[in-house]
Amino acid sequence: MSMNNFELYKVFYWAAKSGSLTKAAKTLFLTQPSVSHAIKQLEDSFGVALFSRNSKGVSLTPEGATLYSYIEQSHILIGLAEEKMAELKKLESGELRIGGSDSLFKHFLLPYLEAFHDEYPGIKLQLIHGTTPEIITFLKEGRIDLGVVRMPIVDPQLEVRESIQLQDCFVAGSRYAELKGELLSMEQLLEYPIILFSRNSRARKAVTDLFHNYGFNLKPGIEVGSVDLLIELARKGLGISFITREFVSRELEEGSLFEVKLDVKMPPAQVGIMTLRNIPLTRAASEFLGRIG
Amino acid sequence: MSMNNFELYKVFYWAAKSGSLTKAAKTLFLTQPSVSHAIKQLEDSFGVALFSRNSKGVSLTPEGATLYSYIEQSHILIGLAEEKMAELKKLESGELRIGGSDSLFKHFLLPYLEAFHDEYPGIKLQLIHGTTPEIITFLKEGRIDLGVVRMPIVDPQLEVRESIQLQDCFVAGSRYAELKGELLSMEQLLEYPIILFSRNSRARKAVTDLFHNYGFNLKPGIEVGSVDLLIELARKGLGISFITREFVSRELEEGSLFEVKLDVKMPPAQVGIMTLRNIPLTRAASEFLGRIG
DNA sequence: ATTATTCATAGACATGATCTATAGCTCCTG
DNA sequence: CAGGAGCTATAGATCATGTCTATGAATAAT
Repeated sequence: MSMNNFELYKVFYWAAKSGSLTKAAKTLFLTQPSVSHAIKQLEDSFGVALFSRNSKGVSLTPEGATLYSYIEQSHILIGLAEEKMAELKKLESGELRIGGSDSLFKHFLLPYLEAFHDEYPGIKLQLIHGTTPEIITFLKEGRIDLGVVRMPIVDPQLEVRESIQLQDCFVAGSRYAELKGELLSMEQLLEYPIILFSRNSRARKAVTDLFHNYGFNLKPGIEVGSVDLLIELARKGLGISFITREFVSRELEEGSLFEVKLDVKMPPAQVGIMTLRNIPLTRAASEFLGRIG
Repeated sequence: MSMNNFELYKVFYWAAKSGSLTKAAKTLFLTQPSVSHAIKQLEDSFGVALFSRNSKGVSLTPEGATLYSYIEQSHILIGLAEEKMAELKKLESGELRIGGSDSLFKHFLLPYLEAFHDEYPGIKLQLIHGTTPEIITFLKEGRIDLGVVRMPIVDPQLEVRESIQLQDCFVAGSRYAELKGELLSMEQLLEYPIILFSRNSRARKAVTDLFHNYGFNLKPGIEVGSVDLLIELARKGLGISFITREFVSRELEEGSLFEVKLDVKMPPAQVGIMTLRNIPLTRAASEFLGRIG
């Protein structure tokens, strides 16, 4: 397994392709003797003549032609590889795989995704939704480039950047219009039917813990599995929904929902963007990260 | 069209394949820092990370994996090319294309061809028959590696090696038994029916010219197109055949033909082996040439 | 003949690949 | 927890190898 210097094959390729050592030299920004020498090295290493030299240039011997048939392919592949890498660098191709929750995609990431896709239409976007632990697993398995979840994240393998803050709150529809403008205590709130996100949500755990710290037990009248339902049920007056305020900004503005204020301050939730520590980011991923950072 | 140093791709290949710069270094008989540096060069040139470094070695980033898919192919092709060249050098493959006349193949070249094929069964033999001018054309067009014809050949583009001598003579069968042992003059010979090779043969021209120089006109009673027929007709007693003695050595020995001696010495004919001047020979061709030289 | 090509060769030179030495990091082990 | 055994990165010195210049030799065209 000796293996010649691959650089020699580049010289051979151009010499064979152009039928002239002089031309090959020009293409490669070398001098003619360099090319001559390189070819000689190859010929010596194989113990076979590759070219016949004549006064107008060179032409391949049968053995040289055999070699060329392989090297040409090989050379083309390298050319394609270099093109591809340039594309990847210029974000003309590649993919960006992001893990997160559907609601974060919809209410937080969507405008960034649109802008990114407009600017780099060659990058394939892949959105993978799952719970926070699932997202972490996907990251570690290399199935996604970025994970977008609620803080806090504590995992030594992960590098987490804090992004925007989200503020959770309680909202209700016209059915509970009497609460508009009021400042409720936890106790007062608990007299109303509460709608919470289903059990394994981190936001739900956070609010349940908060109530628990104040000595109250927050148990929902209704549990739902999607943010859309959380909104819908509150509007229909089935209860008071606990939800991220930013996800209902439209409804709050148009007045179909209003915030039910508590006298206890709800701690804000950070959105964290996770990447694997010490694993280099894809060009696409690092560009995207720069935009949402 | 920048094109990295191809040697870097060799390093990249082994690093990616083994997942370890240290192992790649061992494979390539380099030190680990060299490999590290080479990879860095590639990464810098692309502006893209190719590996993520961890404590157990390295692993490809998505971009690195993309590059690898091209480079692996390319590397395999070069490996195949080098194997192929080694085969060609060791004469384990390749081909040998010889041009000549059927009778020279059969009576002169055959034993060499047999021996050559026994020793190098991987070499494909191609025998192409034609007249001397055709053979020369084939040579110049690169369709054959060697031409085997009768001398003299005068062509500045050709390099001719003289091989064995052939002696032309007249032979007859038992029908003309009375001539056995006799020494005939041209005049006497011409009283018998003469069998000659067909018009465009060089041997025929030579003997016709010889007779002409002595003031005689040699015109055949029968013309044939093959040496076999020349022999056969002489044996059957249809005339006296002009033929190369070496081609009928078996018949002369077994007595089915005998030589009709002339008092004029027939000039010997050289066999010439032609190659193109200044065009390197195939390994197979030069080996074969060495054996018949 | 003369000129303009081509490639080959020899020897000087300098670039750049490679080396040594060292540091930093992670993981494993006693 | 300390120490060792992996791994890769970095810096700087070194020297080999690729590249150059200068020249020659051959061929073809003018």
